[in-house]
Order: sequence, then structure tokens, then C-alpha cells
Amino acid sequence: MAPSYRYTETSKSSSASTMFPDHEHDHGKCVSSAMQRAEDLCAERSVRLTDIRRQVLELVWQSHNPVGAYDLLDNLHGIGKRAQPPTVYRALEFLMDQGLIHRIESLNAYIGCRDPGEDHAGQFLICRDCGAAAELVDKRIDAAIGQGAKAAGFSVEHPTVELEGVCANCRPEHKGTKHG
Amino acid sequence: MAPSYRYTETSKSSSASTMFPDHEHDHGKCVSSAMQRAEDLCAERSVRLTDIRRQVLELVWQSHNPVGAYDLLDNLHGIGKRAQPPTVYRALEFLMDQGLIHRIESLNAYIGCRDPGEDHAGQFLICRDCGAAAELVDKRIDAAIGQGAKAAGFSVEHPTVELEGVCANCRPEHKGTKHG
DNA sequence: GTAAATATGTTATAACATAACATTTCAATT
DNA sequence: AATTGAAATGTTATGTTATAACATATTTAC
Ligand SMILES: [Zn+2]
Ligand SMILES: [Zn+2]
Ligand SMILES: [Zn+2]
Ligand SMILES: [Zn+2]
Repeated sequence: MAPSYRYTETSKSSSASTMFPDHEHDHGKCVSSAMQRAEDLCAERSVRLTDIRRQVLELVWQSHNPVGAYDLLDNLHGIGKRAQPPTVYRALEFLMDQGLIHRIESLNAYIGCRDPGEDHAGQFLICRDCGAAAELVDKRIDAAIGQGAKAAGFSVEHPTVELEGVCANCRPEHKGTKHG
Repeated sequence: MAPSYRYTETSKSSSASTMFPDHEHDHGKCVSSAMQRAEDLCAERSVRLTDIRRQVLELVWQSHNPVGAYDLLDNLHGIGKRAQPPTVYRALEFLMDQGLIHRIESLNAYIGCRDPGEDHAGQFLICRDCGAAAELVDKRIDAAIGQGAKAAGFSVEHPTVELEGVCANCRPEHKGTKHG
């Protein structure tokens, strides 16, 4: 049986890898594997993936679009009354500390990490049309940044690379191809 | 007479150019040349650099540290009562449209553009110690980003590259050298 | 001068985030 | 199983950043 993941991957480059979600991919798999990975990592690290944290992570993974803290809050269902902002912000902080999500600075929003456990700075492709964001891992970008900074005598500790544009799914050429 | 600009420029790379402000540089020159450039560009483009816009631009240029909208607002001196947020946000929008300033997404703050008129995406080195930000123009970073995105079938329209770290002035090695 | 376009004033509110302190839950130790 | 200290969550209030909507004033073109 073929794998359920279906990503558009145009791998002309050997140093870059991308995962822009295809419109018809099996998203349930994205969610379940991300959740399982989180459970495993947290167990391994002896940190607690509590109900709230688990719920927030699952909500973040509801789509491949970065999601805002207050959207999460709206969908966080406590038994009784509505949760308050600190609840979700604390969960987000935990998840970022554990590398399970990334914050998209240019959107004030959060997205699941495609490869937690691997310590890395996120690089993102953000489609201004469909709103999806894909995490890029491109060594050449890292290398170019490292060199550019070094030439300025600057040591980079936390790079933010967020590339807004149009994804393959939303490109005019591809628009008519097939898609529903 | 030697030029009054004094920047730390370690030009090992031919494709990158940087301007991290030296601690003792003649900042009055930074301001006056930025203001003159703005006057010229606006005249050339037949857009109005009004009192408010001029004042906001000058405030942005008060330092090489990105500055928040409400800080600007606090220092915007109308004759009578205090200005309101839309006043400063409109001025910022104008200045960004004209390429005279950049917005630093990771700080929700604004900084003067070192080369307005040249249409470009900003790349920034932001010192987490002194707070200064320097605009980097590095073709290799642009190229690497373009290639990485292309490999993913993604067309970049608005790249955000903000590199937080420690600048040469604030590096421990350089700290004792001399500096006041 | 009149009209249209541009810029600013003004009021209100939306959207994003954290400080401070009380209470509960958890896990280790006795 | 009670004690206890640490970690997590609840709760209230407030801080910070940004925009919507509509009124007024200023500039420019005719
Ligand atoms: Zn998916
Ligand atoms: Zn990641
Ligand atoms: Zn610039
Ligand atoms: Zn510094």
C-alpha cells in the first residue's frame, strides 16, 4: 500500500527539503503522527504533555495554516467556563520550548513543527492566497545567513525567515490542473 | 577631511554589505542625510512628506534601534493635545510605502531604511544586547532563498529575514577593547 | 472659487500578550 | 497514607499593538 502522505515535492535541490501540503493529502495522518511524536518526545524528556497542552497542540495541527492564540482559545473547551488567555499562552510557551510548534512572527500565529526533536530554526513559506505555511529546511539558506552575518562580525542566535508568497497549489498555472 | 561616517565593516564578502553603527559614529549625519534623501525622493515622486510624516521619520532615525509605534506617539509633539494612534500608524504606512522605513516583524517596531529608492527586501541583524539593528544586503541570502523556494514550487513576494544575535560591538572579545 | 482628492482629527474598539497572585494537581519522600 | 515542594492551572486585571469608522481640514486641479 502506498503511503498516505501526499506532498508536492519538487526536489531539484539536494540541500533543500520542503513539505507543502497537497490539497488532498490525508491530514488525519499529519495530526496523529504529530501527536504520537509529541507523546514520545515528552515521555523521553520527562516533561508533562498535559490535557491542555495536548489539546492546544492538536488544535494547532488542525490545519497547515498558522493559527492565532485567541483562535486557539476560542476552540479550547474546558468543561465549565471559557479558558483565559494565560492558559493558552502557557501551553504555547511549553510547546515552543519543546520544539513542537513554531511561532510565525509576521502573523502573530503558531504552527506545528514538522520535525520536532531535531533542533532547528524554522524557515517558512507562507502562502498569501490559501494561508498555508510550509516549513522549509534549507542548508544553503542557513549557510548564506551564517556567512552574511559573519562578514558583519555578527553572531546569529535566533534567525527568523518567513517568506510570504504564492504556493504551488495556488499558482495560476496549477490552478486549473485539477484540485477537487 | 575624512568622512564622518564610521561603520564597522568587515568586508571579507563581496556579495554582502553591512552597516552596523559604531558606538562613536556621527549620528547627526545619519539623520540629516536620511532626511535629505527622503525630501528628495518624495519630491521626485510627487508625494507629500508632510510635517507629521517628516517628524515620524526623524523620530525613527533618532537611533539605530527599532522603535515601536507608541514610543513614536509619545514623542510626537502636536501643538495642543496628544496625537492618537492612527496618526502615527498612517505616517508609518506612508513611510513604508515609500521605502523610507522597514517594519521589524519580530519586534513590532520600525527602523529607517539605509537605502530607500533602491527597491529591496530588508534583511536585518538585530543585537539582543544593545538592541541596535543593521540592515544587511546580501545577494547570497536572497539567492539561497529564491532557490529554496523555487525547489518547493513557491514564488516569494515578501521575504522577512530577521537575525537576532550579538553584534560586533557587544561581543565579549570586543567589549574591553575601548568604547567610551 | 469649486470640486475632488488627500491628509488629519477623533472616538471607539479589536487583536495580541503578560503581570501578579490564588489554588490545584502531581510526584517524591517520610 | 500523610507531608511536602514543585509544577501546572485558575483568575483578575492590565499592558501593548493596531485598526475601523466617520468627521473635518488641507491641498491640488480645474
Ligand atoms: Zn496535513
Ligand atoms: Zn520546525
Ligand atoms: Zn532598506
Ligand atoms: Zn550590540
